[in-house]
Amino acid sequence: MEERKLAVLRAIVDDYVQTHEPVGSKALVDRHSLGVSSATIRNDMSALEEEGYISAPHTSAGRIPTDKGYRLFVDKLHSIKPMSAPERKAIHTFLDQAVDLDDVMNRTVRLLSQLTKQVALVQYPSLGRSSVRHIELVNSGNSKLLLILIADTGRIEQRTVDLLHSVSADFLHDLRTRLNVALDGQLFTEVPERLIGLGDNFQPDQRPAVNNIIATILDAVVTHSEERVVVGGTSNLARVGEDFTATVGPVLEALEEHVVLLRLFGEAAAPDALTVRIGHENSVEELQRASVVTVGYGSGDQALATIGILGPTRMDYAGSIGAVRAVARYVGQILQDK
Amino acid sequence: MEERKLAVLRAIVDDYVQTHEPVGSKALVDRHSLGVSSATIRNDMSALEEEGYISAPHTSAGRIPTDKGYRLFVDKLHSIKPMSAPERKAIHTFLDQAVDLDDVMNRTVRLLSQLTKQVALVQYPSLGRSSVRHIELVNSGNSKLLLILIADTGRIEQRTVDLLHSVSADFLHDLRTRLNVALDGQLFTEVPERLIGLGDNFQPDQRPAVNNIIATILDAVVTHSEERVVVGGTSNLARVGEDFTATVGPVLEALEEHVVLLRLFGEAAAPDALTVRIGHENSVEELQRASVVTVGYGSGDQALATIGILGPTRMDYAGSIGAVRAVARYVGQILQDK
DNA sequence: GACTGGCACTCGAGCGGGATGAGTGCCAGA
DNA sequence: TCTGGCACTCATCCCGCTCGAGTGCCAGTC
Repeated sequence: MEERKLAVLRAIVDDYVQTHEPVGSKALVDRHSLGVSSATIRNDMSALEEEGYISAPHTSAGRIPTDKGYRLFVDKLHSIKPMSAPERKAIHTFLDQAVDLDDVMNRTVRLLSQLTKQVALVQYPSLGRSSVRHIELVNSGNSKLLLILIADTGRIEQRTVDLLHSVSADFLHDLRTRLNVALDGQLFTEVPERLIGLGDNFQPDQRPAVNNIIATILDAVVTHSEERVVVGGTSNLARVGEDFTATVGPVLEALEEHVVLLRLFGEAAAPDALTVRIGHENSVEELQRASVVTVGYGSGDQALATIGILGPTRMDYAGSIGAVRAVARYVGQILQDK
Repeated sequence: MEERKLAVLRAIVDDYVQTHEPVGSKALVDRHSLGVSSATIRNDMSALEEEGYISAPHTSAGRIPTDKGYRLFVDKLHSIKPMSAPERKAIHTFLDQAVDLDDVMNRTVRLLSQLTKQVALVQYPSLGRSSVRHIELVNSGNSKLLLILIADTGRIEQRTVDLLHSVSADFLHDLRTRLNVALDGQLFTEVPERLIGLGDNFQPDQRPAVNNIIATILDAVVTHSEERVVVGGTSNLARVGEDFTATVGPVLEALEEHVVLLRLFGEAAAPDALTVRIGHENSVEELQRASVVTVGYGSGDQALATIGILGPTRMDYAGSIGAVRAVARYVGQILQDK
């Protein structure tokens, strides 16, 4: 495609993101140094409309980018806005004050939403990609047991196990030791395998209790609450105004369905690469007027989970991408230190 | 105040809550069996307006209740809508499926928002009113320690302690035992007292590590994240429409400031009694067009924390109060079982 | 062939005015 | 004390109008 047509598209996106109003040929030549007259721009715009990159809401209005237009813009035309040094420092300082994993996640979501002025989405480190740091059994009276699984990311899963009859402290101690020997440092995905045959070390009358506990561990590791998401900055949705306002209800609903969000994260193709999904590219129906920017974060080379932001398709992609990238990098670092 | 005037106010509130439109004298006599003509009602309405219980948005419109009107309605005129037996069963079943405290809180917030169609607010059991069930120290390598505090409500606090140099397993075992002997079963408020002099049992070269750990415990118990709140059902805010829509942004912002919410909860006078704050009765400026219904929940006789809902002043108070009460009771029960 | 200035055309936004009707306040009478 | 009747107010709706931003096209120029 010709150079100038691309420049025109870029200018349209820039202006529209800033003003939130359809942009006409005259305004374009006024605000940008395109070196040609508005009539020429009109021809280019006509062509761009023909090809589906922009569209006119009605005859006598300017043009706005289509999802396809934004896509081209994101792929080819924008330059990522890097964070300034003071900004980076502020991010790091703020996150570094967190006292535990919950705090890190909460601070991250606040940070992201404030930096981008969009809704922020933060996924807890995936158990599936973490290792077991420790497993603890606490007797909580009346034959109940509290089972606590600690991951190397600081994530904690807890379950109550009802053993039906009380057990001795020695037995608990023995079981705790064996469990930790078998599991410490292992990936969570390996846990089921490592637990095979563990019951054989115990007396037959202790087997039911052991099996009950193992079943609960497996349940915690495999079945339930494998993933967890925090959402923040929803008040930014109210700011968008106009047409988007009508859709803010459904969007809020979608955001409350964490299953939906996890699907959103799951769709991000490469685990580590930054992904931008624009409008209808989101399979979630309620979010087809929104764009989502996600990126994996992790300590070291592997992605532990995903964070991202969600906003109207007319968002500041350059700034958002920069912010999401930067925050992801620091979150990864912080988690490594904990 | 005369019987009939009260009946008129009640009818106005009922109608307005249902239709969301100013209600006129004619509509009132049509929809309610008041036994008198519209002209008589008009006189009563005029008097009610004089006294500040209702007001007219403009000359040729009907009347809407003022905050003062709602207050009178809530205090004197409504009858609490009790949950039906199947509803109660459903609540119990749903909450009973929760696997841990986080799950209980998340389910509660979902339940409350769905039952009331309002924003739901759920506070985690207050550490200040819980006891220590167990305290655990886990060595996490490179001289760092993971400190885990478990409350009898299932609430878990974790902290990382950097000991600067590594410590022996024996020392850890010893310290863990002493900590649990000193703290198990104690109220969190008593923890600082119980830790006094604990360091004296250790060798001088171990004292810095012990003091470091004790300081972290105190920090966790006293200073930080004493309280925690979950918010859900914000999509219900989008449903209210009209004037409230303009204020949904500020409300969402207020909801994200958990400090604000805790203040809201704190204002509820009696810890166990149900409290309704209507419109300007909320000290939080952004919420002066909203009403908040809160009630304490707890296992047994003492309130552990507060749950509640938030919605427009024109909410279904009878239904909301019933739902909040019922859910609070079941949450208390569930927590007792865990 | 590419670009430009000019011009006719379209159509949404904004404005003013009249009709409509819900709702009120007041008053005389039962 | 209540009621029916009546004049009055005022927001809402609808209509037609103007205005102007923006377009598409065309003939002319470099």
